[in-house]
Amino acid sequence: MGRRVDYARELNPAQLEAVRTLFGPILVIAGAGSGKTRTLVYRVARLVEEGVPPERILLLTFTRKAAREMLRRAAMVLDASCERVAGGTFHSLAHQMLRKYGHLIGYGPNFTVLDRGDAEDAINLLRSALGLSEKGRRFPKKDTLLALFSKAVNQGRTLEEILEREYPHFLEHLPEIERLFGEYQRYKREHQLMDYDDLLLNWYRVLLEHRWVREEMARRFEFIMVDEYQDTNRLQAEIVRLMAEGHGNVMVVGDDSQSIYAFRGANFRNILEFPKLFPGARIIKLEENYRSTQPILDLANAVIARAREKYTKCLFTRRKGGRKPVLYRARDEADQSRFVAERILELREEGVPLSEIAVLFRAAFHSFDLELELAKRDIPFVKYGGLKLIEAAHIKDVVAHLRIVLNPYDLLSWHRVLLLLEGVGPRTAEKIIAHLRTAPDPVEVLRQFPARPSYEKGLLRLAEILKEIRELSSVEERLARLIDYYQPLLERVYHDDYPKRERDLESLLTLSHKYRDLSDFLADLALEPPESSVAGLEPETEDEEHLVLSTIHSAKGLEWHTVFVISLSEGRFPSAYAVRDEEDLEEERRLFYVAVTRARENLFLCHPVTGYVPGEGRVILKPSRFLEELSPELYEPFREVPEETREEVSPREGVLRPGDVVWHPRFGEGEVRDVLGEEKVRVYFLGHGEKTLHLRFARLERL
DNA sequence: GTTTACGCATCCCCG
DNA sequence: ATGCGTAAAC
Repeated sequence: MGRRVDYARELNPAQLEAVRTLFGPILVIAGAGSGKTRTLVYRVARLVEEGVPPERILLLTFTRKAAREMLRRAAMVLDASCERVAGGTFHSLAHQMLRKYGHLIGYGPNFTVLDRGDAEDAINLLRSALGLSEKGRRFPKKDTLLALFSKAVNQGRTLEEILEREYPHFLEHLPEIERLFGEYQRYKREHQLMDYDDLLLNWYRVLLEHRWVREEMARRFEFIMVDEYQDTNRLQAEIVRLMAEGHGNVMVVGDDSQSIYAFRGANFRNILEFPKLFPGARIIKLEENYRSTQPILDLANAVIARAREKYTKCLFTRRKGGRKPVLYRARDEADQSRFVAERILELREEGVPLSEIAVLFRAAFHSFDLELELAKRDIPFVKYGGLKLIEAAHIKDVVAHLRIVLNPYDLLSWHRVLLLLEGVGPRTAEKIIAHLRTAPDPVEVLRQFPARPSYEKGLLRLAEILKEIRELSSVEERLARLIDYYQPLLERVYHDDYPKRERDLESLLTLSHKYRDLSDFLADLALEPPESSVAGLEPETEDEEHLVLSTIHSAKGLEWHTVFVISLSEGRFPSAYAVRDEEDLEEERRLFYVAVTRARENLFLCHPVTGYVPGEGRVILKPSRFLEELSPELYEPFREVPEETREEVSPREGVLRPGDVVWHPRFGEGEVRDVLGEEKVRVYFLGHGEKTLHLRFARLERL
């Protein structure tokens, strides 16, 4: 068995209490950087050390990557058996369970998971079928409809309630919207499709309606832990309650101040209501911060102090010193990009690895300008958030074929696949599908369909490839064969830019390599979409140093030595969509809080004072209200050194000697203390202390 | 009657 | 860069 772990030495008293309390419901309120992950990791280790079989522990996290990471750490603390702990997201667990128990509610094991785009396509199809898309009507669009349906499911409200509260202007269409909702539900059921919400809802139903399943669950998972509980919703809370009915051993961990997923139905009041749902719950607060310097925490505390509703807590640290956050007022976006790039190069001179720096922003497109600047300067980066690989049209095309192989009644995928054929439009596709839906072998129907000469060949080729793929077994082989077939279609449909898209197909093929089961591959693509590969200078190998660009949402739970938050202008952050509704605005504030608490040592806040707004052209942007609210002592403005005073000291020409006085763009005046070989010097700067600088990167001027 | 090409507006965050 | 509506082409 594992080695003894000295919990008392590794953890502070509050963390220790959370780790040592094994039975009953527990709510851990964990401030940013308070060692939340550490606490979960040690608790897993503790449970296993106490003799609980690892497979009887369930760890629900926000992403599957987070679960894997935690279990890896637990394995390092105790022993490898910790990796056998069941871990994943609510959705991945639901998927897994529904493949096993779905027959109880009329689903086979090979149902198809619809991602957002698929769900929207389905709604659009039904909307036209019901004649609700004639022009001139102000009927909601597919994305609004899906959001509406999703909120109803996740919040357990009626469509009418949702409309009244959030979309009163669509109330007149209530009967049609309800009808469409019913049609959508029926359509999915009939064709073995589930969207993200169905995964949760159906799993909940199975649990609710079948006591024996609940009992089996309670036996299978004796201890349940839920991370990021502030971002769960009512339905997820109910699922946890039912799964834990037999024993009540549930620990949830979260921070109400970091709840940023309300748009997805999450409700931070969930965490406030946990004690009601689980009577007798023990509440433990983690308030000591181990991540950031005090000046950063001061700013973070000031941001969240203005939040209206929260568990009161105040972050503190025992760390001494640290620089105040820096505020940079940029002329425009280009100036902001230049500023960020220059600071990054300086940090690299100081020896901060690129991988310890992140640039965060509200929306994925806020970094477009910066991405160009970084590419120009050869600074490698990866971008998280924004478009996913699976959302690209050409990837969806290929995936649709694979889905058909697995679930021949996935009419949505048939629709997409048929439209790719030359000479086939929506009308013909519908006709073919009408023949398919009742047939015992849909692929055979393709051959017999009375096709017009213009697309007959295409249809036959499709039938052939589907049959061929059905008979292959390796996922990679199937995909490779499919890509061969798809190539000419790709060139025809996306003739403008197909070479770019070919590379995405390559990435998909690489991804498929590790899968032995097609249905696992497809489920993972939907449940854990890989990031887009088209983003700029993606490093070839994982260990190559690179900077992180990320939306704040995707940066949840992560930390860096230096963090830049950019585009802090009204209308961007807070988003223009959020400023009218007070609840939305509160969420924006929490989002800003999440952003600033990612930083350990340095925090840079940037806002461009002019910007381009589509339709309006170049406009003056006001600084974000979140910046205006901050008292000026909490940060210091960045002072730029005038261009003309710069004169580079290159390693060849300028032989520096100890005692020389130099000028550095960020640290100002300094005195050379030591010359370390040809390229490095040690310089003492007033107010910043001693720095080792690489002359190859540093722009030093001798005074 | 259908399909396709083209020009138009629009774009937040996500399992 | 996708998603829509309209007009030209099959």
